[in-house]
Amino acid sequence: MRLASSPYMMADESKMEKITALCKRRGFIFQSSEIYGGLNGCWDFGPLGADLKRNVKDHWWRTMTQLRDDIVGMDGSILMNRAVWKASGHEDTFSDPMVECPLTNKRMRADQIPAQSGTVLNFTGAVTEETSTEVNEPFSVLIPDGGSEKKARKAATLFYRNRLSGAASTEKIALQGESSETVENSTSFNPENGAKLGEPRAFNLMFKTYVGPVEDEKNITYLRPETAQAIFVQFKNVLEVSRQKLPFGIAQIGKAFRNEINPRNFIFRSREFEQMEVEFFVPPTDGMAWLDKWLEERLQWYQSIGIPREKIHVLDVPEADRAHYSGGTYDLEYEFPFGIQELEGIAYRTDYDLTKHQQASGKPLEYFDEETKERFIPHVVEPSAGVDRTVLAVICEAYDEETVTNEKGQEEIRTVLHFAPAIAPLKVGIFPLLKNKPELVEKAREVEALLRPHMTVFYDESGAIGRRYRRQDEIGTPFCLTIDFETLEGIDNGEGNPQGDTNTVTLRYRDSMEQERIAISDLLGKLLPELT
RNA sequence: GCGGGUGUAACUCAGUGGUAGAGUGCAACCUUGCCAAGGUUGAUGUCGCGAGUUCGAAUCUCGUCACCCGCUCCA
Repeated sequence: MRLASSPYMMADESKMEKITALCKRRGFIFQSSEIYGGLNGCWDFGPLGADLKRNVKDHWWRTMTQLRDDIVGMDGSILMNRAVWKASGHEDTFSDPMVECPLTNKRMRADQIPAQSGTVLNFTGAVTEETSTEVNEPFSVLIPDGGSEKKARKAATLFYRNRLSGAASTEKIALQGESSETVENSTSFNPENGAKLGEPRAFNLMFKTYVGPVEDEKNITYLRPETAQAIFVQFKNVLEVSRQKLPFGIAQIGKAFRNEINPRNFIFRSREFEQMEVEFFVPPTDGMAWLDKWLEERLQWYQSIGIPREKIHVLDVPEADRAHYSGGTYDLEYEFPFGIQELEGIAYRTDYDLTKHQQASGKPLEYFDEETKERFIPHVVEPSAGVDRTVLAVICEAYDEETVTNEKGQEEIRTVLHFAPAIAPLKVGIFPLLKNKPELVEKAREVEALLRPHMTVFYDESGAIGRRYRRQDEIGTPFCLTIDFETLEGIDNGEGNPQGDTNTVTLRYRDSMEQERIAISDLLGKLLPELT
């Protein structure tokens, strides 16, 4: 996987800071429980953020379910029978004993350390030669059979040097309290540098909870770490009632929870997050073909919410990096300011999940093909997107600082969010040119009442008109309407004799800042098509 | 989790032991005939939180929480 530190994609920290500040200032995203100091890895969506997120989800849902006849929706519960997580493998793979290397601080799965044999050098501490600064901490390092003793001593020296500060850290170091022993087939040593690893500690990535008020071992279950399993365990029910035939899919949007070791990058990696997933069931031989079809489908969808295809990096995940059950995986990655990071994984999960649940539950999860008279467990292609990540990508992509020249000829910065109209939280700002003219205010309220049932609108009469435009720019409202004297009187011919049509307003475009006259009666016909 | 950094108004930040500040924003009023205009007035602070040192702590010490960066992991 490509990382944020890739040389061709340096992180733009200041841009991310500006976006984070704007999100808070304008009410898109707040820290969870902020007045109590927050909660690591949890975020709240404010008024505009909630609408933006809802629009993203609605757009996905409409694309997946309404606009095609081969996908049906469902909405599974967050809590499920613990047996689901045993069968899916999550209870095993999401709660690994991990060990840490004292030399590199790297953490690795305890069960994946290869067994090694050789001679172990134990030290009790070290002392610097000039200032006699002491470090008293045991450290052990393995010299594997056929390995280099010099390398092992170097590792020990490095270990102690890391624990010195100031002038002492540059001095020569003498290792102390040396003893040695031989070990066979030990998994306690880092295969890379021989350092003796720390004690294994349980890292449970699933949130454990108790169903019912009694905290009894047999009542344990977990907040779901992914939404997909709800679909797999309901596969048979949904197939039955929807009267679908293969290939067909089940779509779901919902929360999932992972006790991430280290939440990072604003809402990108959080402990509570939302997924939008389709499990698309296909005949066994069609899996790889559908994987490619879904890649194309999903790229088009991102395009439709304003994330251009060229900003999405498609990573064909090499076999070594894929989940063990995966027959192929594409990662869709976006160029976030903090690096190229995954938005969505499209995985060919083969028949792994349904097979596992069939075995564990003892209930048949097969599909009978009436045409070929074959009975088999369907294979699955899963486009699985992170809602919060998509929202963040949409914000990052939309964020722009333009240099514009004001009426005094000075350059200034215009901050704009270029949201696609379909997902913009507010669609139209409606302003009377002046608020101290009751007839303008009244007319503006009429226009507001006309549009409000059809779209999200925002009425604003405070401050100068330019300020109101800029306020809407900053929250990504694609259109503004201004009710002025021409609306009431028609066009002024310059001699105090207005003529021409009344009941027209100024329609101002966010991206170009251009304006045009439009009849109030034409507004709905003009705006509504722009919003889908 | 480890290492480094940061935490003062809604935002950006100043304030090195002695009465909490600025700019922006926000609200009200006036002004204003289309791109962050001007004027007047006003509101908003657990100085992240908790201990400690001190006559006195935003400031010093310790702990803790959160955020940012690196390692690591994933949707």
